[in-house]
Amino acid sequence: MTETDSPLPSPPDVTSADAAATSIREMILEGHFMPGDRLHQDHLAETLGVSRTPLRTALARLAQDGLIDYEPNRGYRIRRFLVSDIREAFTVRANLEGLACRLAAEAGMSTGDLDRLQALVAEGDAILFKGALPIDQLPAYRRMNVEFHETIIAAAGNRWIGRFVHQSHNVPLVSDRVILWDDFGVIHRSHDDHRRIAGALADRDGVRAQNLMNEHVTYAGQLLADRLEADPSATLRHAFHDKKADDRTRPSTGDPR
Amino acid sequence: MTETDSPLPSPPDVTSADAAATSIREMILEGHFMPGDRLHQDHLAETLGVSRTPLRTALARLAQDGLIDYEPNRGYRIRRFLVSDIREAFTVRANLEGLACRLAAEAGMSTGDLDRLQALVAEGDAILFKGALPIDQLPAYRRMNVEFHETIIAAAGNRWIGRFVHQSHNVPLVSDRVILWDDFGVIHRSHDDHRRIAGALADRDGVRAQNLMNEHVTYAGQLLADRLEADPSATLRHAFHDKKADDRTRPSTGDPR
DNA sequence: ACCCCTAATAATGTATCCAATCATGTGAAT
DNA sequence: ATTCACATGATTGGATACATTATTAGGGGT
Repeated sequence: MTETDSPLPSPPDVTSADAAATSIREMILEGHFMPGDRLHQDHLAETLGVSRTPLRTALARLAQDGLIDYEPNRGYRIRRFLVSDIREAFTVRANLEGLACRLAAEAGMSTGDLDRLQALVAEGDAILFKGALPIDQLPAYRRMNVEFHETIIAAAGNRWIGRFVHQSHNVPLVSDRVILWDDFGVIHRSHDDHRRIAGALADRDGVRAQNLMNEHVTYAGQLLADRLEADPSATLRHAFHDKKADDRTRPSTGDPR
Repeated sequence: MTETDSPLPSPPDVTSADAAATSIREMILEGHFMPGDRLHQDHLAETLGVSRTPLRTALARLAQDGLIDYEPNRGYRIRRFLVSDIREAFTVRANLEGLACRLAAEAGMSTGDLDRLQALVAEGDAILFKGALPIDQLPAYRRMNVEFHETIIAAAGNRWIGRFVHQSHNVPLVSDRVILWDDFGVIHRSHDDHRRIAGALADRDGVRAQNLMNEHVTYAGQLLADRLEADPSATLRHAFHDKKADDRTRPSTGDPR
């Protein structure tokens, strides 16, 4: 079986349209725009220092990603996300990642991948050892979390799952890079899910791994959505969200993985 | 609850880039290109009667859809689909459509939608009444099938499911418009699935509807993939696939080039 | 004969220009 | 006063021209 060296690779921005796309994407996730805002092509092109042609392809890509809306002859607008969008995205993500677990378990993961999962669990253990998640350890924890999920998805051997999960990440806050860090109980339980999932995968117990992952993602989504509805600003304060990971490049659009 | 008048609407080709995209998409699904073929921009633009600018946006869209591959400075190529791609797409489709059933059942479908499903089942009954699927009834049967699935997906109230299922349809032959019509036993059973699914949805039995739909789609995919592996040409002959209307002539096996 | 380097060629990426469409604002008629 | 019509300005869509990158053909050297 083939080893998954880098779970979800993303190519560098070789063309200027790519660069524009990533720039705009980061701008949006950074909250630089308000929902409903129009994206002036002339203005944006001048800001990014490119012509309108590559800009337009970049906008088209973002629209396909679902990050912005497009209407012919009316241009592009920042999409307005509702809490229901977040719930729905998490529902699908939970199902797909659960499916990934079952497929990976049934296929039998390589010892390399299994070791990797165990190492990631150990990483989490080390971080959470003191019964808390120190704020300065958040990046490390987040990276561990991302890699855990991506490893399983890659091991599932079904390109569509990775593709769709990736797309669902384009909804703000719906990402395994987002971590609500103010409730240690939740985090501890979440990490325990990881441990059990890794164990189920090692045992090739597909159904158990699937159920665990489904609940794992579903609960995270429910928690986030409930909090958003209760108090959006407080939730955003406690959600650790970096638009540009320290080491990881941003998954670009249009790449066959 | 709101009525779903047109389950999954697809906007008309208002811009010429849209027209180019649909044209090329149909060309590809029609088998007009061979896997790995390069898509010359100048040539295609002239063929379609448009400039390279809208053509390029169309190609970018198709690449995002996964129908063609793209490499910077090297252009677009027809993607090479393997039987495994078809299997994988069906796996995900089965899971997502099963999820759609569960969600629709739990939310409770409107009486309008339920009536519609019943009407569609009755349509199928009428077509299959004589214990066979007459070749001239294929278009009607196919339309019924498409509408059945789309109605449920729309009723699930989760835009991501529809979106992803739609994308998975971009794999050649992975579409509810494709029907293997030479085995009446399979068709009869498939239609019986529809009946039971409609019943489960009416009973708000989410799990049952989910399981039925999952198996319904999974089996279709397995049958198709197994046949393709056994004898591709024979399978294609028995797979009824129309890209748009019922006015197709022949998909010219010996394509010009 | 083979390989590598170089130059010509072709195809893609980008910029600019023109056309078509939509939004806005003014004015007259009811 | 309100509404409809029309004209004007702004913005997007499409076509063309230019720049840059890959591919390929050819020649010289080993």
